[in-house]
Amino acid sequence: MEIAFKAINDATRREILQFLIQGPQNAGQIAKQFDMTKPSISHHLDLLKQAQLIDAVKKGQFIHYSLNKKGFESIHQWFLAFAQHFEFPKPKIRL
Amino acid sequence: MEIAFKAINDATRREILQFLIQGPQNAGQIAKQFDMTKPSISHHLDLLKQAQLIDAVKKGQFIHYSLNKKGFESIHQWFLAFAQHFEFPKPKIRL
DNA sequence: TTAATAATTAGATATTCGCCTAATTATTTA
DNA sequence: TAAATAATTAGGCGAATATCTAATTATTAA
Repeated sequence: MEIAFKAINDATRREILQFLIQGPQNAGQIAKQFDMTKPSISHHLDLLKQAQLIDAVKKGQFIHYSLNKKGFESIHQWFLAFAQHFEFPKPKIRL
Repeated sequence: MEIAFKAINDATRREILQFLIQGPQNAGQIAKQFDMTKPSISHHLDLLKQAQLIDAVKKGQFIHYSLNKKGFESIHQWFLAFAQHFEFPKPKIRL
């Protein structure tokens, strides 16, 4: 969990996560989105992977990155205690 | 929002937030919980306040700190995009 | 099998972060 | 008013972070 908080404490990494909402992308496609070198992006991807916020699957010479539910769940878990404390409003009817 | 992510990326600050679930506490009471000097705790409280995760109200020579919904909401907001992507399961009936 | 492509790993550097001690400000009590 | 208490602000230092260039690994194509 520790590392998930660290992972999302960086604007570039948060933007990578946002970008991956569109669907899986390889490292090159991700790097193209940013004004930053590929090694730097590679480092960010590694950290996001450690935090289980993304998955990596090698397909030939490409590596496809996609969002991983696990990391998000671990952070969500932390929030629950506070959500309860504040009793965040919930809709009365499920949409 | 930027600063809220920074604020929760530190074990001590997260523990301070947890501690405040019990209710408002002054700086001295908070500092007593940790094996750390008061100035260090004061610094952490300042950052949490900047992130609107806590509120500070001065009462005489004491300052009472309490949780502030705003900071949590701003982080929660960020999560919604991903929650939608994963379609986190919701109960069909409101409890 | 050589060259090109995709991506990572390694190493260096400037900046940010978290902690400490010392000093300061503000409030209360003797 | 002087002393004590609560808390912050200031300044310094070592560790961690983000970025870059250069080098390496792995895969595909000529």
